Amino acid sequence: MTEPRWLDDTQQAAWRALLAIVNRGMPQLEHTFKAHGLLVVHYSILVGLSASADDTMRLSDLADAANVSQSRLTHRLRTLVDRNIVEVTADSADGRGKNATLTASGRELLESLAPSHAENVQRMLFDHLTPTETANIASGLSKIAAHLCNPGANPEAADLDGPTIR
Amino acid sequence: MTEPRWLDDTQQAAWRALLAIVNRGMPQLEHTFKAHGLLVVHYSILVGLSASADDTMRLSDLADAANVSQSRLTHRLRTLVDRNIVEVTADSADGRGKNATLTASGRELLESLAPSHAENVQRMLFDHLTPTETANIASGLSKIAAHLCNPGANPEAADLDGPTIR
DNA sequence: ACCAAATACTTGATGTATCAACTAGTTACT
DNA sequence: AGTAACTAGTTGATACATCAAGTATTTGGT
Repeated sequence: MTEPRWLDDTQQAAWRALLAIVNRGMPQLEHTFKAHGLLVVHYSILVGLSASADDTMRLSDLADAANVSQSRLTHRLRTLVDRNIVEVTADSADGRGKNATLTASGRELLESLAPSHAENVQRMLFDHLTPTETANIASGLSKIAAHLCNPGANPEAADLDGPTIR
Repeated sequence: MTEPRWLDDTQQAAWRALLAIVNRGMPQLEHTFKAHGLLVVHYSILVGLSASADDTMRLSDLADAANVSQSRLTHRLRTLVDRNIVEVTADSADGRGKNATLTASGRELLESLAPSHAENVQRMLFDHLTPTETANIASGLSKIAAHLCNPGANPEAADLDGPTIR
């Protein structure tokens, strides 16, 4: 058993701050969407679709873009389809696959929500940072995110946790 | 209606990375605790208590330290009390208040989980950063977190969202 | 051509978070 | 002293996330 790799003071500060942001900040962002009966996840889905060429994406790609599981996507997509915000159609090439498309009213909705969401993110995050600090955070967090979105990029360190002890 | 404050490219990078970390990284951390029938929230509660003078804290303070609502604390505390990890006693000074105390076996549990949790956080976050990057992130995120934990510190900008439009 | 394994997505059961409503105790005003 | 407003914590209904198991289709090996 090797010595634990404890967090030093700086790491602790970063980690604790991240926890605060996750647990306090993120829920605040829901507010913009709740007024429309939606969640941030829904918005992420719409953003994912709108970023795609013709507002259309394979469901599995969409799940990946929105950082959610396929199952979660299916569940959350229900609302969007019911309200004619998104359309889902079978993929002609691959009988298993489905494609989600942003409808016209879906795009309208997205565009109507975007300003207030952007404002919230600005107030929550960037209003407290200098441009340099923002750039530093962007580059650091991006490195971390890259590894999370790209498991296996790192040759060593397959998954978290060592051997499970019960 | 003033022009929306859109995120510039750097801000977008930071924000997207943060979303990836929240949605992909955080859930991975649950793994360490799930093996013991616990959640990260439980761990945060234990950490909060253990950081206090005599392993004891007022519930409302504990909720604040763990970045959770009182209600959520009550719910999650149930498990911890049932398993004799935490004790809750009425406060003698203020009849409304209660105090949570880490039991001996609670401390043991905490100490047994800590190394693997630290390792996970290291692998997820800091293994991909230089010490300088870590320091930058720590200072930036801390500023953000400070405002989240201290609403009202900022004279302007009371709460998120402007007037609600339905 | 066949069949096992893999992919794409869905379903439903279970646990967790959230919110509003509630009880109970305390403070502060008059 | 009496009472309104506030604080501390709990409860239970509802909605959401997660997970394992399911269906359907496709790929790939022989």
